[in-house]
Amino acid sequence: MGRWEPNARERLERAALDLFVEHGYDATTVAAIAERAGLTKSTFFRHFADKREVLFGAPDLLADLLAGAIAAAPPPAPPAACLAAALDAAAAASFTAERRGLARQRRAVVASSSELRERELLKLSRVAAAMAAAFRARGTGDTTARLAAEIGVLAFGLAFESWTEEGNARPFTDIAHETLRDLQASAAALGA
Amino acid sequence: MGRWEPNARERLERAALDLFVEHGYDATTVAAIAERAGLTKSTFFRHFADKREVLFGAPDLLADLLAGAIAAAPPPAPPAACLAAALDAAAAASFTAERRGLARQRRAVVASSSELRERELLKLSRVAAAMAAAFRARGTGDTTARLAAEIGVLAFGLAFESWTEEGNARPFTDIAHETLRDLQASAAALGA
Amino acid sequence: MGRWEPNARERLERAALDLFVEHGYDATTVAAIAERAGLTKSTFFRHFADKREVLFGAPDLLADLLAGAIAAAPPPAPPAACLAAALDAAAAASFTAERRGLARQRRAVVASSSELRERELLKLSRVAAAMAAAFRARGTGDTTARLAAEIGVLAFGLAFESWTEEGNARPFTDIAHETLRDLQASAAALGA
Amino acid sequence: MGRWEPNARERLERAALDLFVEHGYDATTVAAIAERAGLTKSTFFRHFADKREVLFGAPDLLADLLAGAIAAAPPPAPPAACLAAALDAAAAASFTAERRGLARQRRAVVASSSELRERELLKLSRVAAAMAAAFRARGTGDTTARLAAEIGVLAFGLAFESWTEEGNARPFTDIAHETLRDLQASAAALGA
DNA sequence: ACTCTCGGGACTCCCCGTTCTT
DNA sequence: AAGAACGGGGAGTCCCGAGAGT
Repeated sequence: MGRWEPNARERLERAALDLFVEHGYDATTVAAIAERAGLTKSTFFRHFADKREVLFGAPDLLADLLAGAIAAAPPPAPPAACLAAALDAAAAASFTAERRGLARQRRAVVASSSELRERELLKLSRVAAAMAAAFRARGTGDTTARLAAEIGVLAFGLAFESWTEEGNARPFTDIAHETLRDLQASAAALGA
Repeated sequence: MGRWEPNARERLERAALDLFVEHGYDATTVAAIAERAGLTKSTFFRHFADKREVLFGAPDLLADLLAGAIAAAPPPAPPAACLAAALDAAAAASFTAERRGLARQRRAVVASSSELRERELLKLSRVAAAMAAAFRARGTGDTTARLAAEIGVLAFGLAFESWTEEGNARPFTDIAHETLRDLQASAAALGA
Repeated sequence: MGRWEPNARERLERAALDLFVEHGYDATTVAAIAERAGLTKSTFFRHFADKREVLFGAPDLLADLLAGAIAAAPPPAPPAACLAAALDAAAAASFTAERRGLARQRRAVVASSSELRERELLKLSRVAAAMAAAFRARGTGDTTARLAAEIGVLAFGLAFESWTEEGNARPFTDIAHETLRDLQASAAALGA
Repeated sequence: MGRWEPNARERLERAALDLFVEHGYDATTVAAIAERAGLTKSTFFRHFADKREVLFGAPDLLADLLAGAIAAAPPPAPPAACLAAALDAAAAASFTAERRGLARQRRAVVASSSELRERELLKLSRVAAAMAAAFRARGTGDTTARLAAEIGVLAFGLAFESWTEEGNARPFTDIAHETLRDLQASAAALGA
């Protein structure tokens, strides 16, 4: 293809994460990210709609993955079983042991800035919407679909939190299943 | 006090909402809002941390209200009952019939811009955190506390949605209670 | 000719005018024009030096037309007669009844943006320069040549204005001749 | 008033003209102008709407000056006499001998770029509009008013051209009056 | 002829400061 | 508490150009 190094997008993602970890999110300018990647500001914005987006490539894939697993679950499976299957699918694709280090870095950066927290919540709300739609497509009632999606996102969030905890070595699947069981038990007992 | 009109904050909020409705959020500059309110840009930023914040005075109050009601519920009340009390408190304070018009406008504006959706989600996540903390203070287990808080926010969101639906005249309390009952039933049946 | 639709240039011109009328000149991006024409931004810039140029194909032809008519006028004709002949030539070639609608749209767009006004004035100044050169080639003195050219452009501008006026149905030639006569009379009486 | 050097605007104008002369208009970036003036790009754009505008402070004043002189001419004065008075006013205010050097530089820069020519023509068209309005306010008929304004601008342009010609030492007033007389003579003889 | 990707500058706007004043 | 006037600086959008490929 041409006179440029390939993989501009990945280079930008790496450069950004590195700089955010080194100097903090706010203190890092887009120009600096681009420069470290050997590119220019314009190119950055051709690949990412805004500065935050460089950290959020994954959630879009995640939504497809989770929704796909829900759709693929055998018809009689109750919502909880669908969620378990969805979390397994996510674990297999994205939360492998090698990625734990990067995920930890990313999590720390996101936690450091409320601007980034906002974007994360938006992405998660889209994940929830995708899951709810997948549930509705199975014939689940609207309220149950939205609740199940919300619980799925919560389970995912809690599991991700402890998976990226310093010192934790358990695989994502284990943590996620346990979290989901706990949530289901709590859900059943809300009225008591 | 002196030579200025009082209520700068409220005037700015009104001016902003009006302009957002008229020309859209993106097309409205802070300078234009300040001008319509008879103030300057500097003054705008003395009252609101950023352009979006002018639409989000309410959620901060809401968090206190909901958390307070959960704390005030009689000790043996189960989470679901606490949530019902919290939603009643919110209804009485903020979701009266006169405010429905404004709420509708505000909702439409927020829905029109993902920048604003983000901020809304951040506010709601703080509401959820405050509610979870209130539950934990009552001795509720951590997982249950977070789940209950999440369900409370979901109930609130769904109820707000239908309360601001064009043509709906039911009071907020009624809608909220019904929504909450539905969610509780769904929650109990997730595994089946 | 290959795998592309022909007439890229005309398609771009139409798409541009349509979009400018619909959303305004500023709010229309080159990418949007190209997309509507089924082409890409690069292609747009191969056909037009800049975004404004897409509206200004005509004036270049106009300059040749007017200058040609001046050159072709019989030797003893005074400047005013040359101008009349020039305006007739223009009328026959470009200001026919079917084009009035497009001309009206185009005029409205140009009037809406000072960026476009600028470009129009530049084009007209080139028309004036071409006319002045044609006059000088006939032996007209420099000052008279420039003045006559300027008056020709003014006559053209005033006539175009009223030709594109809503509701006006007179043919361009009539309007132009009358305008020219008025200007000549005014010119003769400036000192009185 | 604060911690900054005063006269930001003038410093920017000088820096811009210097750099345009040294390196050319296109090769000079706004950042470079600002830097030479000891300011930033943002500040440049607070003072001038765009990069070109830094060269065009004068024409706005010129319009007021010329229109004012036309308005102030004694009622029975014919258009030609008004124009003469207007050119005298302009000469006294803006075209003094000390300014000839700067004017020459500015003219060379403007002539070097068609982007700048465009802006100049726009400014002149506003000058013409202001003069035409002043004529109409005296009761001059519309066609005569517009023609007289156009001739005024033409006289001004031709006079400015020769005033800034290398080696010319005649004062602006002399040149302008002579130019105006020539134009008037040509105008009277257009039909012959 | 048309596409893709990147470079790079112009320009807008947000947000944050300062100083002095009322 | 508010205003006026000035400035800094980064994010983000768009225009436009260049090189290489189809």
